[in-house]
Amino acid sequence: MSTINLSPTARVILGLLRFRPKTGYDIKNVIELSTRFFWGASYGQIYPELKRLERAGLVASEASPRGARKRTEYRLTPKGEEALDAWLTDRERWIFEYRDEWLLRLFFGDLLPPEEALANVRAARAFFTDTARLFRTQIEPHAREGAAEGEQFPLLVYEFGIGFLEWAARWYARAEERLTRQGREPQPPPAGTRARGRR
Amino acid sequence: MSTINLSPTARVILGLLRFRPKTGYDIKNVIELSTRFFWGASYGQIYPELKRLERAGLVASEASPRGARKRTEYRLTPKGEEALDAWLTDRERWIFEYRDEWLLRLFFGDLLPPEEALANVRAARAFFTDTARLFRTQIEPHAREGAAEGEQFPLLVYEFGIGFLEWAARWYARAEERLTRQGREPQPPPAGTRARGRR
DNA sequence: TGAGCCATGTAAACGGTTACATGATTCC
DNA sequence: GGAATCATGTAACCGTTTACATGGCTCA
Repeated sequence: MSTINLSPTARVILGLLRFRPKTGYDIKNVIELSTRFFWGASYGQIYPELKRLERAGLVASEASPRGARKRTEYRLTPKGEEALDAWLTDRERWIFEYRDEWLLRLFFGDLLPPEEALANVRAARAFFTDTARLFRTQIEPHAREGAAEGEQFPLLVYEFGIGFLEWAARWYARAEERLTRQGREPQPPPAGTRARGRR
Repeated sequence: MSTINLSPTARVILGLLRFRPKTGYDIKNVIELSTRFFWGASYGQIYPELKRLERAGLVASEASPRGARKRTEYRLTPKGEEALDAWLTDRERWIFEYRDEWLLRLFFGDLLPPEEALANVRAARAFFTDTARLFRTQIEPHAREGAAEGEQFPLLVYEFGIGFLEWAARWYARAEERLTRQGREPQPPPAGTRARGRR
């Protein structure tokens, strides 16, 4: 029982339900305001997963209509709490995925005329600054609110997120400078190297 | 024709073939030593994609056996070059995905006893320091080699990668400190807040 | 009355990994 | 002779997004 077999989406769902019961719709909304930048989920995942989790006995559903509008709230069962705890303390397995098309375009920068490579760097920088702004306006307020109510970790995670975005924006700014300088003064070949060919 | 419809895997493939013709096997090897941390691909993607690209006229294959061992090398066609250029200079569309289970576990830290949350932080830190080391040993030498031959951008991308990994490792080190300090001295409640509940 | 939100779902398509299979060559 | 590497592929499975569908409620 201590071995975990929670689908990726089940991991967020159980965690979020631990605080209080929620509908699938609620879950989606919370995710959009909190974990979506590092752990997203769509309705196409959430609703089927809730049914699977119920069949497996990790959550229980309860009809809780608002007026005549149907609503189904899910809560953790003891078995669900157990599975959640097992996952939260499992440090043997983890998912870490990073996929970044800006980096891929940058990687092939030698295939482009310098102005085009530079334009890519500028665009990547804009992406990170824009995302950081989005982050500050959309995520930070909720994280702070939670922290004021004694939930400190979501704010900590937010700080990682904004820290990374701003680090990346600074990195691209420096890269831009370097490449611009290089474009002006024909750079000396690095020591111990034969002359470089650029097309 | 300037509108791009390259599958994610096609984007690396075309880029890598631009330097010189390669077999599917070669492509996979190069990826493992360069782009895999931000743009991976498996045989299950590469071989079928090469066939699709050939049918679409973006690459051309040529038998180039080594001794009696069969080999098929692919090279870019003019149409393939065009598609690659169009993609490389398209700054309207991009893929950026970040999925991080360490962050998700950290997010739910309020559900754990402090020692367990701290253990998670330590494990995440170890992950980033280990990955940074891997990076330095596996990727850096190849990136430097390429730079010595006039290909500067892969080294630039490597610097982003190692920079991020080390930034993350430092971030977790600081988080560890903060949480440790907090565990020793019962922290004062933040201003304008009711007493915090921690289970 | 209509826009926007609340609420629940499904089907198709996509992209990817893993596991498996095969066989030649090279090097110790 | 056997291990590692070169080389090519496929089938099954998994997880995810997107698009579509439906309908009630709330408020301007």
